Amino acid sequence: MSKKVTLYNTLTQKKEELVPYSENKIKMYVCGPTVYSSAHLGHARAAVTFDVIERFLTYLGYEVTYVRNFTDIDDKIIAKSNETGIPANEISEKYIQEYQEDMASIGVKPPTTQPKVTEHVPEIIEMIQRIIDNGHAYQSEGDVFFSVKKFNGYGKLSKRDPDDMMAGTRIDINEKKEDPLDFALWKAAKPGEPFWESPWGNGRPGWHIECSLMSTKYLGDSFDIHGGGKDLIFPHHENEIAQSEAATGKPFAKYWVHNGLIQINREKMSKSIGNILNVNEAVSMWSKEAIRLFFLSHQYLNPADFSDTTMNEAEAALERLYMTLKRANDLAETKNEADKELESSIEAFKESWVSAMCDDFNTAEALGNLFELTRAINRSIDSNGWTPTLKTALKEVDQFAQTLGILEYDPNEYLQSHKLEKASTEITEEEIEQLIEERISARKDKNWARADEIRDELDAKGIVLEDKADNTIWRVK
RNA sequence: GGCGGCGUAGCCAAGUGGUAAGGCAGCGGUCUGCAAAACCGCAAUGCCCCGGUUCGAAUCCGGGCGCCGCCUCCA
Repeated sequence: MSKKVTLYNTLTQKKEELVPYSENKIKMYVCGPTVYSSAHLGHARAAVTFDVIERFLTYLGYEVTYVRNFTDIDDKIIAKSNETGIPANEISEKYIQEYQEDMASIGVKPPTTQPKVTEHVPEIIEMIQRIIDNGHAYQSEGDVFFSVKKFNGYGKLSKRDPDDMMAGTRIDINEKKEDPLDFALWKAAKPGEPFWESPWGNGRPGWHIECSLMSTKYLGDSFDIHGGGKDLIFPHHENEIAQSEAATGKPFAKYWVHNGLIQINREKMSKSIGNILNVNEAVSMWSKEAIRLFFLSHQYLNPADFSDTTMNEAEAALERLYMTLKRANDLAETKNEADKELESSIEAFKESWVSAMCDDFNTAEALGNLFELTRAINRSIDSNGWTPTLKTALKEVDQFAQTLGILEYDPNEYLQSHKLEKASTEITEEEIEQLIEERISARKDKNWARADEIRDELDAKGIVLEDKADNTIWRVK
């Protein structure tokens, strides 16, 4: 790779250069959802963050293997099954389907592999057995627990000292555990619960072990990047490290990447506050690209506050980009000469967006570069109209936009049809065109009063007109 | 109590030692029948406060104040 990528590693608490185990190849594992409810904006942010990381590393020429799992058997799924009477596997299937659709609706590309826990139980059992054999876990009645004290280095990710964790914390007292910090690798099934047979009796995998198995199975004992939301650092990722390293004896993931959490109107998004915003609700209110742009205009490590205001700003910013694309697309090709000034803006842009992305995937900074190029493009159109350089600029914009997964619509389609669908206005495209025709003849007759009246009428319905030299175009406000 | 993070213009948000990107909103100008869009210009003499290090700090160190996350299920 000609470009060096640096990324913040939670494990070392430093920004480090990305040096993969195998040159030109990146193995990345990201924790997917536990499928017991609809995907919310938090899932969306994580998915978009790693989607863009995957796209960018691929752009740089890496061959990326990206695994994101589904945890489809778990206490919460069972609880939901008990509440509703619907079998656990039907619940998880339903939400897996929904998750796939929701992620597709915000332009998240499917990972290379999306393994499910329930399809890996025999291998999980083998892994647990290995951990027991290595002396890091023990059986207690029908359960198997990981022995935290026996794992040297427990706490290295979340910077916790097991000795400090004992005192005062609200750790569940469980008679079956040798130590309150120990956590379950295998849980005995209660009557009526789904189960798999194991050497320790009927039961199911505990939370955490599934990720240890699936990551190492698909990516190897030691792999490059492990990601997820910041809330997973403890206990989930801490436990994953302990189990995996206890099983394999090798270092687990090299770089730990954690995205910041979403807030809604400056509050934590949580069930108790009742402010969880699901992806499908958000998509019905804002365009999918505005949602992506909202995420990407924050550095992924930082929290992001979702609100009407911040989303409307994202919509406005997106619109500015589409307006420029539309201006450019509407020009007919001519034999004009290259635009030197624009040429240098393109060079500057290319250099700066890639550097920004190489610096811990700083999409916010890279977007700033895009807006600078946008201004340069507009300037060029103002003074030179169509030039071959303009074509080059659009190609470069597209390259970057593809990396972020935005600007995939045709500009006209976005500014008209797409927004018309979202708007509450009842006017149709035909009616708009008709009024524009009428206004054009009024303007020919210099009947300004009627022309302005039509414009006001449309404006009241959320349609904005722009008079060009030889025609009038419209868009939704 | 322990660990981690944050505080940059009216709002959002980059910037981790070299003299404050970008977006939204606002103001002035060019263009326009008038608009809109676009462009040009203006807008933080300063980056929560107080000290310190340095030729130089939003950036490093110390001390405050305020906000938040995790420590229990969570992307």
